[in-house]
Amino acid sequence: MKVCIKNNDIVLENVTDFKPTDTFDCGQCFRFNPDNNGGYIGTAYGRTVRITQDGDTVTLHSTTQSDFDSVWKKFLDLDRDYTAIKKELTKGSDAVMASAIDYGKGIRILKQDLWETVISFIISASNNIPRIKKIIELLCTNFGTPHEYEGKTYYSFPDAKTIAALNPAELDVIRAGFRTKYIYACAKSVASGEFELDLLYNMSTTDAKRELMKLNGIGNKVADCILLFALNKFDSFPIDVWIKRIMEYCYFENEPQPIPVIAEFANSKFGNLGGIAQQYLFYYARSLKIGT
DNA sequence: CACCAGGCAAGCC
DNA sequence: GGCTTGCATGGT
Repeated sequence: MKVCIKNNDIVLENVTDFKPTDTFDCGQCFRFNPDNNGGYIGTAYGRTVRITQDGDTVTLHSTTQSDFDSVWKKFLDLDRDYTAIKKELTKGSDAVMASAIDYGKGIRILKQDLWETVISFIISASNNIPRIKKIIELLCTNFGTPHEYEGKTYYSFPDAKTIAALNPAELDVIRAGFRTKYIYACAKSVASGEFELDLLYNMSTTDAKRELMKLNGIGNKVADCILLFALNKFDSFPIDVWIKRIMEYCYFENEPQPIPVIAEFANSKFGNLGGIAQQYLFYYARSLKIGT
């Protein structure tokens, strides 16, 4: 991959294994959306960027070398060799995985902000993706910090102190239902320093998961999503209704299985690439509407 | 009307 | 320990 600066854009040449649609619409993030010109635009780490693609050239519009180096390069996981990962996942002639990878060949696992990911996946519990996105946008437009980008106003994801300082009833505007109390308690805990999110970066997957699950509203599945999408612990394999269905459909002759059985099967089959395998499968399962 | 959505916590036994 | 139930809201 070659990085060039052209006017206010960062242009990446010879980019492989990346398509904005696959990466931003595969269900891992909630704040990137298609613009009206075939690109995607979204906000992360308090900054907004518009991303377009032409063949193997990817352009990050109206940004800086500094933001690319400090934010977007890591966020987009551009240093990782996904060609090698795909090869590893399909060895042993797994036809299902081959189809899933072919369908979602442009997926990269983003490295998202930890605090934002914690709250986003607390919101995700027993919810659907359009409404998760709606609730998160309400959270940001109501309590985030505005900035201008290409002539429009965008909002950062509000930090823990901002949410903790609210009167609890003020959070009702986001319409998160029973999840609101978890969001508020989590913000209080993080803002006070009682729960130190930064410590998770230096923990093993198991330890980080145990810590995360001390927070109300974070159970097994939500913890796995946070481990995968913010900490990039690729040995975690989140199992939601879609993954459960496609795993049963593809590997268990469509017979219902307990989640621990699926988890152990995935661990033995995909090992420390489970999280990436999971995301290919999730995106593929939703495209097929398996079980619905 | 019922049922579901990238589940979880609390209450049972 | 494992199993069941209530939970807010919005869409079909």
